[in-house]
Amino acid sequence: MAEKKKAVTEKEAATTCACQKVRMAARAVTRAYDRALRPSGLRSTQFSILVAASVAEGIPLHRLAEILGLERTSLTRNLAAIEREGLIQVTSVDGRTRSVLLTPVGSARLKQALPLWAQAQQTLRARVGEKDWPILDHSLAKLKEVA
Amino acid sequence: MAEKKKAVTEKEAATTCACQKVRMAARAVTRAYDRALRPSGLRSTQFSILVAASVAEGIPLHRLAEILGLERTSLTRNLAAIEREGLIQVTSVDGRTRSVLLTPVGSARLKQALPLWAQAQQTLRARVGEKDWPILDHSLAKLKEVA
DNA sequence: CCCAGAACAGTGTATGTACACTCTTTCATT
DNA sequence: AATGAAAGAGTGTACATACACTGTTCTGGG
Repeated sequence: MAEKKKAVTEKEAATTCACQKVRMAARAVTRAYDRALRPSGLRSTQFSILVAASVAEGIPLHRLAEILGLERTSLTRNLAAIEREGLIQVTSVDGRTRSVLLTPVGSARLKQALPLWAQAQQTLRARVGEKDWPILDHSLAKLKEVA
Repeated sequence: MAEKKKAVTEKEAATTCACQKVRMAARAVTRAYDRALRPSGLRSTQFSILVAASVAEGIPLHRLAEILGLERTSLTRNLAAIEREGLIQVTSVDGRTRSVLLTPVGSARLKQALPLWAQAQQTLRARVGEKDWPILDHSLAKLKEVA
């Protein structure tokens, strides 16, 4: 006996959509971190890229994109802006493989940004609460893993 | 006695940054929902806007932006594309206040998209697991609230 | 009635994101 | 060595996001 499937309603989508929720959260958090990082002249994404490039210097671009959870082609575009500013240099490893190097200017900028980041992170963490923080961390990791 | 504050390291930022994590999760989820919605011709954001406009029809644009957790000016831009496609109509409530109305075409498109959304949502939910799903929901709500 | 300020919305500019497609280089196989 | 597949990366196009700034309309106090 085929059961009648309940039709999905607009209201349900409006109140439960996980995509909407995670995007909304990401926008809010990004606005906060961007504001905090502003004195450094870096946006959240640029900060993330510099940090990753600093920790994993010399790895191929497609690996860096993978680490950052970014489409490879999105990374290419993001790199253009910070390369224009002289913070990084994209160099050829071999004829087809390229990788990111931090310039001294980029390193200095990152050093300047780190305390600003720490402040934003600490503020958010305090507001989320020590109890919920690791739960949040786990939730986001899970989401990324299964999506 | 002033304690020496430990300097923040690149490594710490790389592994713990909540902004990076929530953005990464949002990108992954968005890619999945966009893929699922593709047959409808709607992107995740457009779907969210249509859903919200359908549920809260007639409210001022700045209120709609607030509901969606979007900057008002971002909403303006997002509306342009779906208005161009004839899915909505932005109408004047009074000289300065405007609001969104779904066109019949927009309503039909939304009806077509709803089952696709439900499928994506259900798939994600199954992968996250019934136990973690409400926790995730709470985490994202909290994040948005405090950021 | 007038007008100053608040409320509401749009633009200019810049960055972020991704898919489809293309280009070049490497590498394994013959 | 020739070559075709696979690997690595860039471009074209379109949409998403937000801040700073601008323009317009309403509204209350005089």
